[in-house]
Amino acid sequence: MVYRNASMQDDTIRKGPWVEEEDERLAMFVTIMGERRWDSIAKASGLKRSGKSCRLRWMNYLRPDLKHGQMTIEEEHMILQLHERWGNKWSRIARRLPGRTDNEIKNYWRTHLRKRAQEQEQEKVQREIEIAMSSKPEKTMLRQDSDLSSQSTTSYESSNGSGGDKNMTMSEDVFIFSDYPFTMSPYETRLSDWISGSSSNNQTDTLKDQHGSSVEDSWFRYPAAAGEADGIWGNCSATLWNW
DNA sequence: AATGTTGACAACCGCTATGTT
DNA sequence: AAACATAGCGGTTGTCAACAT
Repeated sequence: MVYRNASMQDDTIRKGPWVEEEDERLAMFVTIMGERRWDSIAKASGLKRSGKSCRLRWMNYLRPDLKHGQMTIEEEHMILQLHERWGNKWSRIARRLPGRTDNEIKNYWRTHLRKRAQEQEQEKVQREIEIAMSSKPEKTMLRQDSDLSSQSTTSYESSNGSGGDKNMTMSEDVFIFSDYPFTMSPYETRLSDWISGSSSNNQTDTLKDQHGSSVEDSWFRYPAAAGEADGIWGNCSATLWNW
């Protein structure tokens, strides 16, 4: 990518880092025109930026309700937990962390937490292997029955880049997912998407997007952030198989 | 001191979903 | 219903500074 020099004076759309003057100008016009019609804001302000770029700058940096400091331990913990559940659903995670943006969380995850998560996962796998080696082989199978077979037998490509397939084992009539904290989430994501798609009442999704976590919670209730233990699968075992 | 590597962050891109005309 | 505009999302890349060799 070739960033144009910030001081360049021409009529082409500028890219690259914003300068203070641009920020002030953008903030002023957003105050006047509101947080919408970004193309109009870009034009009206005279900034040689795309509407998209203006929106991003405002959302990720200029919004007055943003926190700019370091992540706290609590926030870090929250990100780990939510990523464990939802995978790379950064905007969804960001909604639970007031003042933080999806971009910020995404970057923070990649630079601070991903490595740690991978190490934890590796340790866990190692432990499970050791346990498996020292005990009798467990009855392990994938659910193949009727309407769920296509989902349950579908391996997925990890969206968080870890590339691993979810290991699923089933005991009696309930799935037990190996508790790999950081490869679980993409499957959760797809499964919840699939469930949403299967729902005869698609309004649920619409409402979820428009109103944030409240409706989402009523549909796919997760326990409160701290100390939750069973999460999604507790509900799944109770409700999904009675679909 | 020069060069290479890594981490952190900002910004861009492509794509999809949603809203409007 | 279709076309277009706008907003939003997630992945990727560029820049810069700090650190290592």
